[in-house]
Amino acid sequence: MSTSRQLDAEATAQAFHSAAIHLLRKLRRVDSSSGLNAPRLSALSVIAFAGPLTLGRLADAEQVRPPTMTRIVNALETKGLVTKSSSASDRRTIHISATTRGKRLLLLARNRRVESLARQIHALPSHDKKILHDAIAVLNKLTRTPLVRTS
Amino acid sequence: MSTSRQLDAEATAQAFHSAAIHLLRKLRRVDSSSGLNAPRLSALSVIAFAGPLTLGRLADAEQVRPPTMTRIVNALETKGLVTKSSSASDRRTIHISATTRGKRLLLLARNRRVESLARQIHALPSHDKKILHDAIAVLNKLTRTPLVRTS
DNA sequence: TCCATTTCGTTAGCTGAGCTAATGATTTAG
DNA sequence: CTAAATCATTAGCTCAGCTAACGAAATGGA
Repeated sequence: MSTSRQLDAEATAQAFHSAAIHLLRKLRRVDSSSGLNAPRLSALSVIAFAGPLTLGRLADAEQVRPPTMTRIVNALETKGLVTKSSSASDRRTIHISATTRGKRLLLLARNRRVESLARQIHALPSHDKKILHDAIAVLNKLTRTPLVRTS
Repeated sequence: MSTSRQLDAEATAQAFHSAAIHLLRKLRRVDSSSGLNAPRLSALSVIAFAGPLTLGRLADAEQVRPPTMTRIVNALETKGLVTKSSSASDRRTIHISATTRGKRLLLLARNRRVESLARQIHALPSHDKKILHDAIAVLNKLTRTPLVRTS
């Protein structure tokens, strides 16, 4: 609790926490044209990329509870971006796939959503760009690791 | 739209978008003990750090509309973490300050909330830690710049 | 001076994300 | 063949965002 390294880790964690909040708040309102907000876009991305998968696995991938994912998927289905089909082997589960329209919209909307952010990143000095690029790998490592160690 | 640099910027932007979503979902309800979630914690942090300030300025700092901030501040006030006092010079505005209890809780709760993340960061190789550390400055630059350039 | 305009915060009312608990349907185990 | 486990959904809650509308206060012209 008192080594400078640990303090630095806490400062870094808090700074990322804060940066994540503000980044998402900023991107929240930008989409509008597609009607896809962050959670739906993120889910659609997983569906399109990871192929047909069950709701449970999708919820796990998105680190969300099943009821939450049910709603997101329903909204996507209503918009004709994904389809649900019950599995033949296990009829409790459903397979969720992206429609061609979903895949097409994904590319457009996702780019549009982060377009302005991308423009800003592009305008950065290449040194800064490299820093961000390198940080992504580390961030992914962090966000894909369970946070709560039960001991 | 077709230079590799621009594509790289878009990929970086999308990766950060995704990372931000998952990071926040992960931290979302970790605190529980304090009853402070991300937006409230973030607001309280600004109030405690930036001293007494008006609701409008706070909303600007948090990149949120006034009604949203009204609710957050009211919640914090109910918990006795901040106080509102009408300004003498301009009675339309209110000055929001953190109580000593608010400041005390801020340190505890904020640390607790990001504690597990900090632990993970601390466990990273120092090379990775440096990358994250450097990325923060760049991220702050991005999140404090208006996204939509109207032209 | 007085009325119109602007500014600040709040209220009302909406959408949507997140959760837990409970339920129905199916599969698996004993 | 029944009991337990698993999967998705529904119900019901809290809370974060927003816009629109409003009252109160400050400001600026005529």
